[in-house]
Amino acid sequence: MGKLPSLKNLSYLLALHQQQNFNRAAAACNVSQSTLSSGIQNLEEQLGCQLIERDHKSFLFTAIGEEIVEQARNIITSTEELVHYAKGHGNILEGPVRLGIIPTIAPFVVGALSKRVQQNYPKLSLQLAEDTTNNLLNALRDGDLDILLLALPMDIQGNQKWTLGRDPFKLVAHKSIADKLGEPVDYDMLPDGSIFLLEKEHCLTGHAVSACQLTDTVKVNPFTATSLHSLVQMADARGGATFMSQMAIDHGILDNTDLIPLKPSGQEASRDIGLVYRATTSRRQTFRKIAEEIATLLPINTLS
Amino acid sequence: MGKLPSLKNLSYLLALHQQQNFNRAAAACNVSQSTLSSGIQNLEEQLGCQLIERDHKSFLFTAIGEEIVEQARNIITSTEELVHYAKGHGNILEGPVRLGIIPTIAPFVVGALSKRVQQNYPKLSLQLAEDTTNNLLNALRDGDLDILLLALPMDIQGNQKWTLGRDPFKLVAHKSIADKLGEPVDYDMLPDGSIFLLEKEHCLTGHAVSACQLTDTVKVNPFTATSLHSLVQMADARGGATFMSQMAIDHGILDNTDLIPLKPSGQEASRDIGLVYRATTSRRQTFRKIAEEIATLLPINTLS
DNA sequence: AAATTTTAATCCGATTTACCGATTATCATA
DNA sequence: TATGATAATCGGTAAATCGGATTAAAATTT
Repeated sequence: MGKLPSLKNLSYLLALHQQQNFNRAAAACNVSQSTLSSGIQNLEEQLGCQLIERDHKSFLFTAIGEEIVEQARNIITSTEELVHYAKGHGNILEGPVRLGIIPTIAPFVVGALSKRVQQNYPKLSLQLAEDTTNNLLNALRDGDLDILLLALPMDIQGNQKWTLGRDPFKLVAHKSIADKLGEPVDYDMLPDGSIFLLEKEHCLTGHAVSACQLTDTVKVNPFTATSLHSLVQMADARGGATFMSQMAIDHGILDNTDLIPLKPSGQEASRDIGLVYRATTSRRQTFRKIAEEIATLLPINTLS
Repeated sequence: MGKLPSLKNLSYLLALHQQQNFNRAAAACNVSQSTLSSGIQNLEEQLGCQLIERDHKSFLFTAIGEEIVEQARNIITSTEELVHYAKGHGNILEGPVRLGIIPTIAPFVVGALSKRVQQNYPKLSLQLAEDTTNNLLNALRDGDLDILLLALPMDIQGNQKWTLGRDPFKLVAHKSIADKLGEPVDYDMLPDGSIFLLEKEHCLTGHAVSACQLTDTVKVNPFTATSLHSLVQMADARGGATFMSQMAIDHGILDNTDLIPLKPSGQEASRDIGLVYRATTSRRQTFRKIAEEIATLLPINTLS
């Protein structure tokens, strides 16, 4: 059995990969540049292969170097989890948990969730981050976040998930056109350009469109909103319609508007809400507890 | 972020857990006893918790100590895999792969499999071990084996699996009673005590009995065999019957006997064959290649 | 009961390693 | 040509790791 590389050197490699610069990486590790440099060389020697290509000024990670970084990340985060577990004396329900949530879910769960967690697991400190699905998945991979609350179906890469529940879609329409639409809604009765959607980055757009089998793109207004709240405002002001999640409606997003929720057509007009975590985590039990808390807050709880 | 424990100390802990003795553990690690002792103390200090209870002569792992061992094992094997990967310069199809197989599968695949692997991946060295499902799962957990070829369904604990294919069961009966049984076989026509089975430890027994919906235990002969080959010999000599996997029959296990394969009753008279691996492995791709090789050797290939 | 053996912890000196600061080499840019 | 940025190298120092000897406590043998 050959000697194993040190975790320290592996963490130097990770920092270097993140910073793409020896000085900044060294600073991030609180060591000198020379230490980090020789650490990397040391690593290459031990592993018997070149991790970075030096071209006398800058450098590039080799293909195998990238792969090694990936594996090293797992090792480091696993070890951090071990330390965290030990420091908490085996009490898995204490310490920080970093939860990322997409913007079309966050506003409707963070309040109640942090209250419940605070109450049921007072030693657990839930740290929240709001971002798009892609950014959240990157942060999960890098170990910057522990769990993600996402809308499914979604490519969650090498990660694992629990499906917590379902969030039905409603078509909400201005009262001036609502009574012509029927239930389930006949999209043909909508004026052209009367449907407002979120910008494409938000997966709710795609989920709603496919779940509700909306095919006639002429109905869609090209002006897109960046948040559910402004979406509602726009549909209300312009006398149009939009898709809205039940969760948002339950939280009063339609209050003080003239929008009316209607049953959309399409067989299963809803999105699944799932909690995603690294396959390699050792804190599955902790995250499961949080999953249970979140599930109770969803319109339809399907956590088994 | 607190300092991470060293891999060396973690490996000391693993050795101690395996050997349950400081001197032997130290020897296994090629260090002195004092080094290992202080390594463990060091670890306890860094982790801020007691890993072993000393009662002045011997010692015991604490509950949390056991948990830490579990996590440390993952970390160490992950790192070994990283080294292996690097040493092979990213060529995942070289180096040793340790495969465990249960006794009711092994004789019928090892020959062809090692030949195929030798031919298609000459740098891959396949090391085989034959044992019961439970022992194999323990060896997988301890990092002594990399992949297991098992019969499913089966509780594979925290591990992951691919289902490679299906192995149908036949009821094989002595020619003196075969023609009375019909096809699919009517178990009522079997004389009491004429069905021979493997001893309980072999999961084929349970799988066959449940798959073929054999409920009348009076038919079963209480004398049980320890291998498929002796099972066949017994059923042949005593003019009885037994369940036999298609794979075994294909490999001529009934040659030179008076046993005849018949279609058993029961809706899905077969067992699934699966390849099991640690969820935390980083050699999934390598194992997948081997999975594909094995699947081609099974009576029914269902690997997707 | 005494002596021996086994086991883990402790102490201490020697070696090795890790680290930093300073310097150098190389290239890009002003 | 001078300046700045970057990564590698070098040499000295501080820190850690390690092993042998010893100790302490208990089990085993005599």
